[in-house]
Amino acid sequence: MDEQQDLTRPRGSRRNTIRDVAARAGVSVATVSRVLAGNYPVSADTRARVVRAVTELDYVVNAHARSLAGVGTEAVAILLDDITGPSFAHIARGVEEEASARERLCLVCTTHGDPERELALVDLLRQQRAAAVILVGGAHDLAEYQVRMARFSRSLEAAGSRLVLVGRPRLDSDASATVVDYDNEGGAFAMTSHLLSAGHRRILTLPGAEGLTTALGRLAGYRRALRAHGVTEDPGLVMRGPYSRTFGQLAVREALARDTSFTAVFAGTDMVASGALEGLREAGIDVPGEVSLAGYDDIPLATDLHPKLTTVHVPYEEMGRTAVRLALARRDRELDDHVVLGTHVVVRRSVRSPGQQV
Amino acid sequence: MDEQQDLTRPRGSRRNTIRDVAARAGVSVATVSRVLAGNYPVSADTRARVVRAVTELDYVVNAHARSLAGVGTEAVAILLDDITGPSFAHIARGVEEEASARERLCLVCTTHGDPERELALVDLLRQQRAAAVILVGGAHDLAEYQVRMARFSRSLEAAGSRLVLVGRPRLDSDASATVVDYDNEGGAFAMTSHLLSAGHRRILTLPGAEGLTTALGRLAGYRRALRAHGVTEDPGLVMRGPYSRTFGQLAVREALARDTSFTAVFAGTDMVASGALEGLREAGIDVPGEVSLAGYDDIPLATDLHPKLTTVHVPYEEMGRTAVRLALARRDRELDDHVVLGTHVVVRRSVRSPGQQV
DNA sequence: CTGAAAGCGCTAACAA
DNA sequence: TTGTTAGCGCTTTCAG
Repeated sequence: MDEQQDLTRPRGSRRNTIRDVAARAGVSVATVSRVLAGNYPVSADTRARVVRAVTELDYVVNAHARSLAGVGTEAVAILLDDITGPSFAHIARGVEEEASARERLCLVCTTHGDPERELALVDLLRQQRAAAVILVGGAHDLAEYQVRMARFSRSLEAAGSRLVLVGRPRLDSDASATVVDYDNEGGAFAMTSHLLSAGHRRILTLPGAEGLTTALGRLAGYRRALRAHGVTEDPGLVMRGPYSRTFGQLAVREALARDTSFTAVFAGTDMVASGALEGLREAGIDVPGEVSLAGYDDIPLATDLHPKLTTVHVPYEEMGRTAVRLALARRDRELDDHVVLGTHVVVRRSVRSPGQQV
Repeated sequence: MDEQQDLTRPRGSRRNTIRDVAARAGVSVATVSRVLAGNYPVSADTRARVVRAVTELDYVVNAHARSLAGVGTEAVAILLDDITGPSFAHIARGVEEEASARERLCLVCTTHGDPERELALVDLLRQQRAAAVILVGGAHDLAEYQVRMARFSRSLEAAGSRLVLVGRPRLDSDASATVVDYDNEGGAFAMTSHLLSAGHRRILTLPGAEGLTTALGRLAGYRRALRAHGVTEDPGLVMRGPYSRTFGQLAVREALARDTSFTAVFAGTDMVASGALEGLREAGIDVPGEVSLAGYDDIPLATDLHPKLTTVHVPYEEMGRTAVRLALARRDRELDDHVVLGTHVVVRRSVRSPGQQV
């Protein structure tokens, strides 16, 4: 018993190594390595002795040593603004699941939108030799983004890591990166069409902040749908602002104050929609009785709201999964390096025809 | 220019090592190591040459080699059921932030409540020599939990990692673990008291699933408050079930069907409260006009609901931060190994006195 | 101030 | 079937 204790932690808190196991089992380190790897013939007796020694010493291989020796399975890393954001969280979940399905650990890092931090993290991950570095979320300054990503791509490549862009624009330079995107504009087009088909003509839209690529796409989809249905756009009906609940509420409040006679609002995200709902409610406007409301993202919140929110489903989790799959597959054969996943309207209770509206 | 290209990735896609840098700068690897570490006198000229070589080769140290050599800063790992859960996400955020404030990477792993997976992950993290392994979430079978955690504690210790329990019971064996908890029972007591003070006497409570430690605490707080206010408990008013929106809805529906004349419902989590709200709404019951509603957790959803939810605030993010801080601090001096953070009632709009209720 | 060399723990030839 | 040994990339004495 006491002996057992001592074995677990030999003199001076030294960690047990493969050498300790070898000594205890009376074999060479190579043999231990072999039974551990299980990819080489070892006599049953020897194997048994080694296994026992391993158990007795509570031995675990040192992953770092393993990596150095060239047989490590490197981790997959994901960089996002904030784990707490529901859509980010779902991407992270997809990444984590696919990673662990492939026996890989998953490093999660947050940048809080700080470019300095992003740079520092990419460097750290380079040091780790991460198998893939997954960058998530819309980009702001396209030009700067392009050169920045190209640089990342190259330096990661040089360190043996693969750069993956999720929900971000592809690289136009020769720098290579795996990109997983969703049909952002298509989703906005579909939702706007849905609204138009229901009979709405004056649709207040809150596509997101100026310059954000995500917002660009959502606005483009809105406009394209309007054109397709032959309704002319009223610039007063598009209000730009951050993807926040607060903005949604404020925007609606302001629009209402201006007495813009919209019959529906298409929020850039479900979060924004939640704020818009609040704004409508505080003005005593019934949804969908008097005004219809649509969101984008299809996060769990959408079904927690009342009425349940009609929104655009974005396959966030699947995107995360795909990101890992592509990044890892690429090691062997050359694969598709740019996939765009589909989006679709999820009809719930927040949209009604103006005719049915009170 | 072309030369630059070749340098970045020498023949055969070999990664640049410190040796390459040394060769290019015309110095020894020891010198390169020194300028990189910056903790040793090096002539300005030499330093400059090395720095240039590093830049030209786009060199990054290999973290694994560093760890092997004994100077690595190991990552911090967190194990949770699902990143997507709001409270988990907030703990993770706290962990990530504190970890990165200390220059450490953060491994996030999900177990989906599967003990097998948990075991496998702890083993993996042991291999990584993670500085800390943070386990999150309530426990089910106390007895089994204790032996399991004791085992984890010992094997992690032997590998140089520290076990941290967040929101989980402390270890009663001699096995040591850092535990960060919150005043679960106190929060339930405070909320129930809040309800009682408002005049409610028949409070339907949905504390959580049978056997879950978290639920145990919440129920205990409820009962203690009842006793403190001299109201006798009606067993029919406590309904056990999972922390899910669905359960909240179903429970309320069932309670209503039984015509239990409660004037308030105290949900075990905000998610459950959201379901309860839906259940109340579908029965045409106004909240808080006719029935008051309270939650637990104070996740963002609480303010998205209408009416905004009165709930118990749990300092999840702070718990994550504290977990990392304690686990890492422990390396030097011996520190508090068990801290309990406070909880408090956040008053919003979902609770009203029965008198004011219609 | 700088270099040579001995590990850190493990794997994979190469021998036996 | 098993053992010996040369690295993997880096840090760090120990000498110069």
